[in-house]
Amino acid sequence: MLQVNVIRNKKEDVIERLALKNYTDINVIDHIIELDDSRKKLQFEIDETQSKINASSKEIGQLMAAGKKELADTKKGEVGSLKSLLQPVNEKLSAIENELHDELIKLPNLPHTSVPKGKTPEENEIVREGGKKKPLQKDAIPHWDLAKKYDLINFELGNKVTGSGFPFYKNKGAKLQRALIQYFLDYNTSAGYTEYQPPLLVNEESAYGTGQLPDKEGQMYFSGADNFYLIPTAEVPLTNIYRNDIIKETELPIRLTAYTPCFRREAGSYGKDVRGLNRLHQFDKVEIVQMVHPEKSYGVLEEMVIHVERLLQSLELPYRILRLCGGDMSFASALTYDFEVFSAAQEKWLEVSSVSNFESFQSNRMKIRFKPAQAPGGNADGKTQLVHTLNGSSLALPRIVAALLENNQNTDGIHLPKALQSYFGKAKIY
RNA sequence: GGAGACUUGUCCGAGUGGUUGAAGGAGCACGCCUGGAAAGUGUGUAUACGGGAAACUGUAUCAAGGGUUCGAAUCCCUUAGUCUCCGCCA
Repeated sequence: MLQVNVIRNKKEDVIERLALKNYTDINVIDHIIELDDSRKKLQFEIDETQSKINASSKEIGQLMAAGKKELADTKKGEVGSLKSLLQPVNEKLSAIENELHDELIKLPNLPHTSVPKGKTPEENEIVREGGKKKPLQKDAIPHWDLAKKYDLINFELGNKVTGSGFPFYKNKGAKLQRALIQYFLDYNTSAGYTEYQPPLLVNEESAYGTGQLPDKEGQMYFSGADNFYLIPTAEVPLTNIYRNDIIKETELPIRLTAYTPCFRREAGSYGKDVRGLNRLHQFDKVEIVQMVHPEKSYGVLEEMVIHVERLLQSLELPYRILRLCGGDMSFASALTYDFEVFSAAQEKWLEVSSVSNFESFQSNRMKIRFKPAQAPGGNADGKTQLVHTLNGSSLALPRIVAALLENNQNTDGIHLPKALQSYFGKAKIY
């Protein structure tokens, strides 16, 4: 959620940048400012009246103590009429506050100045590519066939027990999952991220905090008896840890990591894109989240990109990094880098990570703030301000598995990258 | 799941209708003291939204929401959470 003051003070800039995200409803901007104006006016009016009421109430107390009951009763009458005056103004104020909030929540985050123009994924900017595409054997097969050949994943069983998009991993397939999770978490914690194991169901407030609600409830599984949502990503519980908190500046940056299954309804996707592991309703992911000082967030974003890039390099997979164009970015993001790996048998690039800086868009919703450290030799100077939040996947498992299987297939089995061998316990799957 | 007790500031803790944003203590920050430190001592130490050039100032907030009252941290209702006992259970 954007801050009203930003909209007020940099109106032209805001309009220009919203256009990059294909948001062109300028009237909303003006409407927001108008609403904020009347909000202030009404607030002032109410404060004034309330102040009078409070003063009179004190007087009444003193009059009663002095035994001047008649005077007190007169005062009571005065206060009563002030109060009846106040009531409709109060109602008006809360109506306006609600409307203001509803308008603000519709605005997407402002894209960073480095975000390329564009509307479709084709207009994303390729930042760099890495890793080597190795030539495959002649009879190379896609991962869903490899999964069957080596008895790693059973998709049909998932259909039977739950539905499509809920596979069973089995034997070495299950172990590979476990190895990847363990490896990713170790990699993150040794880089200074604190490991969590969060709840997989969250309440409404949390889903709202990270921006899944109010718009995207259709994408989440919902447990109606308790009003809980199954998390679509660990970002939701992790970021919400600090909802409504004021953090000491000395505690920043806060770095969190967690492995969780992720649940996505993904209504409306079909065809060959969803074949095998390409798109699932339940999948495993290791996530990283940071909360940082606003001035440092873009430096941290680059660090996170390098962090994920090195992880991909250690898996010896061909990858590329994209800077998303305005039209392809998520609602809440100010700058996003996507990571894709090349899955050789499908000859497709698959997204395996998305690293974003949300600036204060989420923290404003969630009221995650920090208190500046006291300046030496003086009192606290700076005001409490919003932190910047960032997150990224490191990494989403299914497509990594797809690429590992396809790219590393050989006549004698699937060769695993060195980094993974000690976790998996063997050098190959056969 | 049943019964009861409880929920106050960074923490501990007082407060059961009238200058209580909230005693007291601890912590923390800054200063004094000291050769330096400890001890001692002084001052300061919540958040949000307003007004004001500023100094400063208004309003709201004692789990959350609502109600009673001229006035609520204090009384009532609802919800959430914590603890104790019982039941159940991986």
